[in-house]
Amino acid sequence: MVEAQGGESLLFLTDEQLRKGIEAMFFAYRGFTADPDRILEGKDYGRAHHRAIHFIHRSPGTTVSNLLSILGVTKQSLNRVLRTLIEDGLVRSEKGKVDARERHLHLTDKGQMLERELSDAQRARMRAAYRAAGPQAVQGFRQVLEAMMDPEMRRQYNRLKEGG
Amino acid sequence: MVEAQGGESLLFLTDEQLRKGIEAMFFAYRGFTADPDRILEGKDYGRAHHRAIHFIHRSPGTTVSNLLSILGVTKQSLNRVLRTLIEDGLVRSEKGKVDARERHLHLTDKGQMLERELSDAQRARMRAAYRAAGPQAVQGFRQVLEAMMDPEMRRQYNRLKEGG
DNA sequence: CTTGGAAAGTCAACAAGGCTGACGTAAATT
DNA sequence: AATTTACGTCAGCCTTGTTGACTTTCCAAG
Repeated sequence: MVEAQGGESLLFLTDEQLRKGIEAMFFAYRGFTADPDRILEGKDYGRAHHRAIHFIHRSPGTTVSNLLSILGVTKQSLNRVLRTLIEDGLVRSEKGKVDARERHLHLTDKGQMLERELSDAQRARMRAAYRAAGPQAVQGFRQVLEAMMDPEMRRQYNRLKEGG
Repeated sequence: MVEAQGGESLLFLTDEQLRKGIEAMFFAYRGFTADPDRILEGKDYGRAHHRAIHFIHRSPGTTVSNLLSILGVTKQSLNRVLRTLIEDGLVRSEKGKVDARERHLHLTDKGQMLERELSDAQRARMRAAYRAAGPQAVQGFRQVLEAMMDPEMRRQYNRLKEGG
């Protein structure tokens, strides 16, 4: 637990405090991905598939290039993942009506089911953490994370927030 | 920014709130690793080397198996990384005096220099985020992250905290 | 003193998921 | 008509994870 500190305004930026934050991020991210990883192992999918599924769910009808900019990978990398998801019938890709070069991505019912399974697990952990820490802590958590993002990523994050 | 919400105690566990937290983790982790990744690219090292260097610096004289349990990878995976660091003269490995099967790991001066460069960059980002969010937020940040860890990882994390 | 097992290291093979570069096609834009 | 954009794909490479098999070293218990 994080103890209340005397003289916080002077002490909270010590190297030791910063290092603890760095290590907290490292260990917490492991927990953050642990449940989906467990679900996906044996299903022939990995973290990359999870990310694609998450953001397609989040922004149904999104285009490939939009997804590319959110995920920050190359189109070859994304394509490999997307292809298997489409072949397996989890994702539907349809030509744009206004611009036929674009492909609009949706989860199929089967895709929705997997998304549900994954996000249920991930939300359960997040819910437990939120509950343990309390509303005040949650607000601080989000503030620090937002401040830690690259500006471009913060833009993406906020665009998703509004849409959601 | 996270706005103050009315009725927080009821609303902070909505699926939408949880999803925002999930996405915040995703985007923030990218920022978290961005600076070290940039420094390491072209140096022939990667994130795995960074992690090894970080925890050897943090716990000088730690053994290989201790490092394995912290990093959560196989010994073959760690060994590949460790070998190059030792060959390149960043890490020193010495037989244990009490138990000669163990190898105790230390950073060399050269290793310290790289560690400094990496952690300076990472701390700078963390410092900026902390500064932007304020001491109250930092406490919440750490509370939520700790609650998100697997119990085993939380144990590791707290062992490091005490030692540091 | 011998033996069992732990700690460490190594070899080989493989997979996921990043990357670059090159190329092709269809559609939109200029 | 020419160029640009969005997407897909082939080929090859790298890092970092995995399993399995095996050896060496060494402590400790029988």
